Amino acid sequence: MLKYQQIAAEIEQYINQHDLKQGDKLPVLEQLMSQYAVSKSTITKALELLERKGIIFQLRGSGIFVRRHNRPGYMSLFSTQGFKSNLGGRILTSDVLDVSVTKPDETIAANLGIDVTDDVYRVERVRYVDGEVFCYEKSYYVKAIVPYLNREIVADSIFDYVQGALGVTIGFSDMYMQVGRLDETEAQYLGLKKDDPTLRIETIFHLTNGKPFDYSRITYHYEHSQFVVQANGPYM
Amino acid sequence: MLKYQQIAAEIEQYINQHDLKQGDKLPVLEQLMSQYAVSKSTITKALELLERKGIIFQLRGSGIFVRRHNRPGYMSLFSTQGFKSNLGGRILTSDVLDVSVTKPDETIAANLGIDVTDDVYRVERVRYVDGEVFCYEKSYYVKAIVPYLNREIVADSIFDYVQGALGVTIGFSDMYMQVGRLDETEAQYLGLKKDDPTLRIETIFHLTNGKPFDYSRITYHYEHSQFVVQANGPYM
DNA sequence: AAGTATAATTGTACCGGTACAATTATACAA
DNA sequence: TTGTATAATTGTACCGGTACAATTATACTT
Repeated sequence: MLKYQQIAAEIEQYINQHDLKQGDKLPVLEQLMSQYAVSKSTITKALELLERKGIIFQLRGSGIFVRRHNRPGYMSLFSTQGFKSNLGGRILTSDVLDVSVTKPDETIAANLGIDVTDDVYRVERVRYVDGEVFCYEKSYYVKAIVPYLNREIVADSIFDYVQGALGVTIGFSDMYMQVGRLDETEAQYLGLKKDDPTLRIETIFHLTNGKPFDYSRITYHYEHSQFVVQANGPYM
Repeated sequence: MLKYQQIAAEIEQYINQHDLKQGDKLPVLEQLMSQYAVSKSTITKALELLERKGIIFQLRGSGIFVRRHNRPGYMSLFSTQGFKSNLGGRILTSDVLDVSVTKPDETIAANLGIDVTDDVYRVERVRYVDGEVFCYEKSYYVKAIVPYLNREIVADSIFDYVQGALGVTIGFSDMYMQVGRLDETEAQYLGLKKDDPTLRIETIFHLTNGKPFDYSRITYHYEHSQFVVQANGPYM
């Protein structure tokens, strides 16, 4: 692990352990420098990371302060990691409906930047948070990148597996969101009624080299899902 | 304007003018350095900014590449700026329903970190994109920070005014999203029916010093609004 | 008390450098 | 052709430094 990531993780941990609140002041840059025995630029990078994660904000001439939103139960939309990392203590489980190798239709192929003759893994799941239906998901993985999946892997975290066992690293993702009404199938899986409201999110996950490897469509249970986005900026 | 912001803006402009596509390669770091006659770290900062904005991605050993999502009509959720900056060519208009000074209720006061006896500006609008109803908005501004508003300002961009005339700079924002059903009032303003689906977003905008100055509740027309979020990471 | 100039504090912009890891290109062998 | 070692390319981590702008504290006035 890189120095600046390590330091960021430690500072984050410090904030959590001491239960610091919005506005609480952290040690000044110079102290952090000597405390972690690294140069200014390394500390700066660590802090910048925390700033992007919405954990601190910095004010020149004044100091480094804790930033914290105060609504538990809201899930962060930035978990490129999937949800697992994202729910403090709550338990995530899955019903695996399907894991199979197929050919993508044109839309899926286009989103994954592959050909309709290429193989993809199709994964279908219903996911639960603390036993409550959370979402219904259909995902497609490029088989050339993710050569093997099974029900055990899929029941747990696919992302952990992909990054761990396969040594593949996720780079960035594009998420497209819109609100609509449930169809029959979705309603059934979510335990709701047809035409009930829902949030649909399509996400294309890319590797660090820019190649898409996962296209997923998630339909959320509107009563059991709420999200938080902590934005910085204006950037310029 | 800072050097690295200026350079980032120019590179972004270059990408747009030459209509570069996903995966197109930009000049290498060293060339950018000499091209803009700045040090490596300045270019790096500019590129990092563009990376966060989802405009490029960098691959070590390989180069700097254009990143582009290919769905026009999706609005980015990161416009801390408000929407204005965010719609390429489309026209944003507003019906101003109310601009007045009042006292906040407890929820609003809590979200703004003020007392219920403090004054706030209350702004109520229906907003249109290219003539189509887009959202219904109720916003509350801390009067101590935004001492004056009128219908003209509110009909245009409040954020432009606040940052321009008032010289106040926006630091960061927390957005809370959830899906639900429209009530009578909302339905009327949006030209929909009661109980139709909707996305509701509450946002708390903070100044750079961490003080909240705007709390807004926006109810979106589910057929006329769709959003894109371009995420980077995993950060660590 | 209340304002006002002055100084100390503190993060940010920017420079220039070394070392290195990941990628890609090249040369060579099987 | 196909694979494999080797070299060149290229971005990232990290160091250490100077200058400066925004904030906050201090001392001084009125």
